[in-house]
Amino acid sequence: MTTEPDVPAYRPPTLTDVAKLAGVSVATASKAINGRGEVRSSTRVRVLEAAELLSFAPNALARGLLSGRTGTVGLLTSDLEGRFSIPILMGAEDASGAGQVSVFLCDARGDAIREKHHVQALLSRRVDGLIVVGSRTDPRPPLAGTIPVPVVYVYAPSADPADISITVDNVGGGRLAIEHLLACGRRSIAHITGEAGFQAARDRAEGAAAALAAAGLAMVGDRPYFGSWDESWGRAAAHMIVEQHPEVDAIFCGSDQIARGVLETLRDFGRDVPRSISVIGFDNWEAIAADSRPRLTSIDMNLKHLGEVAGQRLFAAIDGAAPSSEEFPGRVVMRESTLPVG
Amino acid sequence: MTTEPDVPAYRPPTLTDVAKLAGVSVATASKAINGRGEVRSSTRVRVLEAAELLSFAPNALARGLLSGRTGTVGLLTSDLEGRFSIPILMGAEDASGAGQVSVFLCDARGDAIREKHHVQALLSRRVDGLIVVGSRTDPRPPLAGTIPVPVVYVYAPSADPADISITVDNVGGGRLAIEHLLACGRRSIAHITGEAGFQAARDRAEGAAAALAAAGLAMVGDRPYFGSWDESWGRAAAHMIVEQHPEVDAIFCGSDQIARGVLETLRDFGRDVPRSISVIGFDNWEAIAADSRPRLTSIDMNLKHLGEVAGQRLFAAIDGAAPSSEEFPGRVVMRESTLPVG
DNA sequence: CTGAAAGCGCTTACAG
DNA sequence: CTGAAAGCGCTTACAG
Repeated sequence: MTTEPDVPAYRPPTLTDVAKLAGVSVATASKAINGRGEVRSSTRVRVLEAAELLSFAPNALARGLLSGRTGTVGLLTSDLEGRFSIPILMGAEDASGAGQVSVFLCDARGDAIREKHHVQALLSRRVDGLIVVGSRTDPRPPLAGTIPVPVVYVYAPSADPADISITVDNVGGGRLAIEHLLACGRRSIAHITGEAGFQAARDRAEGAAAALAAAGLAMVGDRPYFGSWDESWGRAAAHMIVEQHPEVDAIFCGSDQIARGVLETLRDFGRDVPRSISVIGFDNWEAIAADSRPRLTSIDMNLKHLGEVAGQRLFAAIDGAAPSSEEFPGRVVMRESTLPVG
Repeated sequence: MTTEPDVPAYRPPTLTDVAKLAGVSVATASKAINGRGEVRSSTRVRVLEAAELLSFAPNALARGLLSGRTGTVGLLTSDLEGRFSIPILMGAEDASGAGQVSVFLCDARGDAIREKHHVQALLSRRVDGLIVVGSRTDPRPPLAGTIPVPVVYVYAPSADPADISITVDNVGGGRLAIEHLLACGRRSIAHITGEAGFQAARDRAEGAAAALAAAGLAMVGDRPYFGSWDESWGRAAAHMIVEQHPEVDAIFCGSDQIARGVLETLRDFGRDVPRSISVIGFDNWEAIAADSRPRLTSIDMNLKHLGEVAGQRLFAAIDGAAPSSEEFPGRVVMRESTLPVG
């Protein structure tokens, strides 16, 4: 640890500095810089030049103190590792547009105490609003305490229906997947998915069952195969299904990782994908789906769009719009693991 | 669009409100709340109760304006999608400790213009410092313009050696991988990796070559197999190597995705991993490495730790510490794809 | 068109 | 131990 000489601390230039250099009052300098009020154009130019020369950047804290608006929002996520938050977060950032708004990122790590701390800190910083990103689709308790600014919940809805929640239609997603397989001419369809404790798993299974029923078909094995979201379960369940129900000609998987496991087992069994059997995943996770053999068709939940909408809703709410929730459908991204039967 | 009645805007309670309720001056209220100066304890209690009652949260903008310190830092990343930024970002957040510091997140999307905009905005908000996270290890140009606050570059070092850069030792990582394979008794080792245009690919290959040379061994094929970072390249290159150099008994892969492709091809060829041939990946990307068949041994670059160190360095620099860079070694995470020869 | 003054919410010497 | 006053950097009526 070296002892530093006492360097005079750097002081960013202030409006006063600019005004002095331009030979006007701070009031006039302020008006010139903000393009407000009647300022003679020659004066304006002089002020602008002075500002440029000093690399003047108006102090946003001072502005915020005056206006009551800071142009900042807080983004509360419960799992940064989880890949769901990231696209949502990008979308929300995009929605904030051309640098008008800055985003505070806070990761609560799924801990309610930490979440409360973060909210407290953000409120102290006078954010104009809050976006809360969940990591699973189960409804979550609304933010504790009275929050004096608008809040938008994304992916995981708030348990309070009066709150603004922007979510994914998982029932619709399950339906979409089955309809695609049906459109490919498949009739004996199984469903392997994650833990039944997840709303997402239950919703997708419900949509799948409904679509199958609408076509007058039963699910292979007569029920979804609930397990876990990973490859091992995909492998194990596929093994079981292929042995017990060799007539199976399509498998809808609740995640792309499950689908990777399924693909591997089908390969072991010598079942040709997509000719003998079609496989469709869920999430459209590039790293998992885009380079498998064959490349994986999957349901994409448009998470980035979800984030954008959440951002837009938040800004609207800040400007006084009435709260309203919305649920978005996914879409099929076709690759080579599904194919219309010739 | 409904026209809202003009509700009186919510006004957060101020120190003045607290002081009034407690029957003291704002000065005294301030001291009581900050535990500063001599305040009679009965007075302090009265003020604290009033603050509690009003849910008073001190306005951080006003404080920042006074002190010149905002307790905020800007986090500039160039690829949020890229999974490298995320652990680093978590580490940096952790380093900011118990809610003293809030982090502005900005994604420049690899665009220099956007980066400049973000820096400008952050400077306007008077951040105390900046962390710049790159997505590849190639040195990057330092932030444009004069930045009046400390800056720490993470993962991608600044091209200016006078800047603070916290990076990963990829040469060492390559060495580590080879040394592990040697320790497992392997002698015919090949290296399949990503694009030669990446510094990371070149560094890892250099470390691998050096470790092999130190053991008096040559690389199988006499050179690294540069290609791309994905599974397809892993499959193709492994195919080539196994056919041309059947004596190969280990493959060091420049990424876990390459390793997954390699694993698949070895399976096709009926080569037993790890008994007949060992495979080691790079990145230790859970989703890719943790559930393959067999599960993949990999080099972990401790990215989260990198982020923590970056945060600590930044706070130190803000407090006047001299700038200094640091490079961190990775570590082997053993799973089942490598095994000591019996 | 220009500028002096008040004030946003807070903290910090300085009197009392 | 307590409080009046000044001031952080800015904007906004209000005079001139």
